[in-house]
Amino acid sequence: MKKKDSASPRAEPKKKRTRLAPEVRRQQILDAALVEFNALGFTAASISKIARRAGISKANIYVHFANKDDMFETLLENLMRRSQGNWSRMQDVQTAEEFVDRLIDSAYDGLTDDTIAIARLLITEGHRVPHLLAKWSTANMQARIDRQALVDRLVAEGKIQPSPLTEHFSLAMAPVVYSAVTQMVLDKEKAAGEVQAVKDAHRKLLSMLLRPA
Amino acid sequence: MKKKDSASPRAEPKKKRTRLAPEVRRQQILDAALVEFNALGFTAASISKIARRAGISKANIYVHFANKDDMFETLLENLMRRSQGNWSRMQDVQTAEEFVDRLIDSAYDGLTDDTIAIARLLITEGHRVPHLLAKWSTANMQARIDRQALVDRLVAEGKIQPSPLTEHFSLAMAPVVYSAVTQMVLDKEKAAGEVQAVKDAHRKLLSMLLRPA
Amino acid sequence: MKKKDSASPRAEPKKKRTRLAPEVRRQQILDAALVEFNALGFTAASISKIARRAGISKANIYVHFANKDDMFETLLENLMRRSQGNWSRMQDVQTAEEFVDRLIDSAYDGLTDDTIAIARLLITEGHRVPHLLAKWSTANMQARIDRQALVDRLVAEGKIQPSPLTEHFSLAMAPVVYSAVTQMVLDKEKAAGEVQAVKDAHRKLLSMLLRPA
Amino acid sequence: MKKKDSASPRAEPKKKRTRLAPEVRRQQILDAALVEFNALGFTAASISKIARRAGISKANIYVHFANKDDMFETLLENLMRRSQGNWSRMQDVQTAEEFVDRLIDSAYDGLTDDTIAIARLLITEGHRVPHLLAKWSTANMQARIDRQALVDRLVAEGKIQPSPLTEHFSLAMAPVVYSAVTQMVLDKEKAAGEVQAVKDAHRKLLSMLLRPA
DNA sequence: CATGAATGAGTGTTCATTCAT
DNA sequence: TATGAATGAACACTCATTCAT
Repeated sequence: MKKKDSASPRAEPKKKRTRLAPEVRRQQILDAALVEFNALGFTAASISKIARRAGISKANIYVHFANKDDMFETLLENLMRRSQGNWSRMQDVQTAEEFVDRLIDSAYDGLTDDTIAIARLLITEGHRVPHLLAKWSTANMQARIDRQALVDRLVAEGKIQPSPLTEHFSLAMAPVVYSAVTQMVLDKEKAAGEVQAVKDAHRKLLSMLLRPA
Repeated sequence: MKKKDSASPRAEPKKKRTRLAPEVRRQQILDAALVEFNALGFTAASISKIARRAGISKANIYVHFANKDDMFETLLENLMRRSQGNWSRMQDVQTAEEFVDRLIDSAYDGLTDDTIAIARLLITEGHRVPHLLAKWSTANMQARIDRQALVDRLVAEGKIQPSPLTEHFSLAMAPVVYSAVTQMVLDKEKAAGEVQAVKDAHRKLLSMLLRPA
Repeated sequence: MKKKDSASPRAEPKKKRTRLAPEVRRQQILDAALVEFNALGFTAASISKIARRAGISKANIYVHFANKDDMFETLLENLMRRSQGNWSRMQDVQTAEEFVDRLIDSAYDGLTDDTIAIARLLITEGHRVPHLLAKWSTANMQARIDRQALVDRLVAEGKIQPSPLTEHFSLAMAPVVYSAVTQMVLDKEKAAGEVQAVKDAHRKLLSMLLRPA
Repeated sequence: MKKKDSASPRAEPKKKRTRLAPEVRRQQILDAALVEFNALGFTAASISKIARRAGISKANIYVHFANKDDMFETLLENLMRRSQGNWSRMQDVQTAEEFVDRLIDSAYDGLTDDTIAIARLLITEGHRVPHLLAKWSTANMQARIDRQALVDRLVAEGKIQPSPLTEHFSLAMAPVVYSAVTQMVLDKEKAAGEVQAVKDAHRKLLSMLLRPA
């Protein structure tokens, strides 16, 4: 016979109600939401727990978001905005070595918990927000195109060696996806080891393949 | 939000109750369950809908499975059993060309809907069945070890060319994972195209890298 | 994730189906039913468990009884028939002492587990079978009248002493009811002690009150 | 088997939702619960019906109680608190006559519907809340000890006559239990008559037995 | 802006009962 | 007679959401 908080009325010291600027509250809620959605998925995550984690009342959530879907969508949108890769800084690389180093570093640095969280949510709950999925898909496609263009230019300039890899360069990024999935499935410790190993081998391989003869 | 047409009394032909052998019914239920679990995840999938999809009553589900968890576990276990990769047939390859062809073909052929389904479920709901996740993890680990052993032998025999790739061969399989994720996230048509492209490039790249000098 | 028997099909060695005379099966079922009803009450008792206890299938119960209510009613009726007090044997008592001894002995001997079971079921579930309750009530009333007639006769014959007790003799039986309730509420051990004490005091009191001056 | 007239759309005035102080609602619910539990027992009583009787939604019950068990326990606890006998006022009796009158009056006045309800629930469902049963048992035991002490004192003071009854005084209270059971089993009218008769005879008997010679 | 009380719709699960064999 | 498969109706309970304050 366990009692819910609501049943035993004197559970906690009854935080005073504090009034915050909307944007602040919104972000607090979204932070809490990310944790819950990520741990349990959209359906299993509950508004109650998100509210409790954010330190506010359930009803207050509906002051800031229209409903659960809205909250989820906003969350995903924000996350996507925040973690957009930054290819502009790679435009001025001079050597294959430099290219590989920057590529590897920025790609694996991009595998933050947040990014993994988005990816996971998109795999898990993507069907729920098809327009976001589409948007993400488009963004990825564009990134791929930009990357390919850069690679093509570097090949043309003779700075990197042409190969099947340079022809369909997304192949060269597959190990990053592999690492992401590893982080989704394995526990943190095991994942970290495997990712490090893949990263090192990945760098070596690219160095070898891209260095001009 | 569709409504069932309970208002029009002759909506469905009121199927007479049909009695089937337990194994048959069980499989019907599991088939329906796969669809639902895969589309919505464990929590959001509902027994009601699974039952309706299987064409039986909700209660009948509980004649064949102890509960939702039992059903899910059984499903995953069956799927895992069914889609175990078959590496034994690769032991007798004679040339790099042959090795690459068999590898690529068997790997990409392995990306059936069922396999994608398992992978997706394990990413999404793995935490729910840690022992199955562990089992899967172990199986994958073993497959990797077997693969690596085979590669090492072929390198030793001079049949394939050593490189960073042959040292950490799971890197060579990353594009398969990439393809799997693509199939999870993109709609079938787009996915098929991308996967085909990756597969071709993948084959070319491996051929180039593994062919002995 | 516990499994029900039905889910793990090879739980028990699969007793052969044996065909028994209807009356035998009926009694087996009723015996099982008494245990279950008594332990859990009508609603909480389940046909499944009764069937399992009787060593037959659920469906077979419906061969012998129309439904749960029928079973319950039959059970209660049988029990009531079996445990009807026997006042005829007291008609020929000659002394107050003898009367008291026979009365006390037969009354407390009547507090068998079965009788307690009936009483409990009638208190608990009497509303479910008002006609049985009425019947029981009537039977008790008659017993009371018989008893009172006997007492009046013995008083008239000068064999026992008149008093407020002999005027409304059911008062003299109240301690038996008290003992019955004790057995319903306390655990067996404690109950036994208390009942014994009450019984002894009861006997002493009646001896004192009924012995002619 | 009555049907709700869901067909005629204006069956009930569709009460607007009313918001009450928690203690008030809790009590409303407990009142409704008492009726249902008492009429049907714990298991057969349904949350739906309790809610309907209390005029609120099923879900609202769970705002005020953790679950059915919690509700039942709270109910029983409250009832027990409310109906604790009051023996202190009997300490200063001066004569046997006064003692008997106060005893009989307070004992039979104590047989309120509430008390009968508790007693019934404890007999029926006591096993479900062993700690409450124990508490009740202890309280009763203590009351018995207090009573016996009082009686012993009055005997020592020569105010009441010693007898087998004064030695084990709970025997003297047996008719009260008998009356309680009568009220549990018979319908209100019949019960009232029988209880009154028992009460009168009980008073007469005690007067006779306890009056000093 | 903030909340606690309230609720409709839904969940997984159980059960007495029926049907086909 | 006997049973295992099947089901409709109910149950306790949860949840996203709304309303009154």
